[in-house]
Amino acid sequence: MKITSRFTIAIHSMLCIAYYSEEYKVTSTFIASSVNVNPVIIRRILGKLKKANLIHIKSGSGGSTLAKPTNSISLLDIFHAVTSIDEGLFNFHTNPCQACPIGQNIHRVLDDTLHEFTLLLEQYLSQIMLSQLEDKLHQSIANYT
Amino acid sequence: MKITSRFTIAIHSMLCIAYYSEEYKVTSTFIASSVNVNPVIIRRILGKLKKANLIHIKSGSGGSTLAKPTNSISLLDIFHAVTSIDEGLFNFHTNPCQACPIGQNIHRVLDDTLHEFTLLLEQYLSQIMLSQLEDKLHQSIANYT
DNA sequence: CTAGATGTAACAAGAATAGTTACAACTAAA
DNA sequence: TTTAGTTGTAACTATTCTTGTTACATCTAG
Repeated sequence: MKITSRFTIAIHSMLCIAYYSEEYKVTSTFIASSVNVNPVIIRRILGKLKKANLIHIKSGSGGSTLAKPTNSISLLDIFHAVTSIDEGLFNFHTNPCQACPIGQNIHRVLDDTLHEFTLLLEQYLSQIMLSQLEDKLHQSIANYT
Repeated sequence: MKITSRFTIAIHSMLCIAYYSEEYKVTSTFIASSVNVNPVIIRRILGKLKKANLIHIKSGSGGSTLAKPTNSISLLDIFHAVTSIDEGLFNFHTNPCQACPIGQNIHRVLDDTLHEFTLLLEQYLSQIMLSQLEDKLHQSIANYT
């Protein structure tokens, strides 16, 4: 059980755009060299971020910009943009035996708890704004260079 | 990103053992028919639960029993028994570019937040005891049969 | 017109999950 | 002591997801 690196790459990409896009044209190749992966990986992720209305991409001439200020983009927005947990976070065994009292009731026993768990995780991510990471980035740059 | 069904199957299995093991011999085949999967799947999961000291298994003659009272077994215990998040919950892109201020600092920016996320997840699961699910199970059986 | 981008398709390799059959080893009971 | 029923595990398959690659049609600013 691993959360795809698309998530951290997406955050990295958003920070790149936030940091550079006023001065430079931030292309997929540019981000790719900062993240250090193939540009196509970045394009696929940027495509998802665009679909989620988090960034604008200039087609043809190239370059991405943020669609909103960083204090109104949460990690949950980014998470949802690049991962799909539509049908729930948990793989649940299908067809438990209905003749057994446990098989019959396992969903009633677990569904609430697992759903609450999912909500908690989403709530945490929704409270962290890109602007906070931006601040940390500026601090780190100031302290470690 | 899905959490393996081993987790819900493990919970189901633990509830089976809790519910039946005083009266009956709870074998992998028995649990398998309640969960409705191949007995080998169950044996593999029971093996992990045993390694985590959550159950005892009688080899040869067969049958499993809980190693502790249900109010001292948490969902986190079960979760850790059947999934491995040893090297972190997140796949992080390796080798970000050190020449770029963002690539250079991305770990300083993200590590704390992602670690806190993991802790939150573990904390939630650690607070839910098998006994609570047992209670829910008894309630469900009383109400829906 | 063209150089440099984007958006995608197509493909491949690798890992994890989920499932199966088969079988050696163990143990309780007939 | 044999035997029936279990456990533990190996070996294999299929499927899905992730990550990565090359290739190329399409777009656009200069």
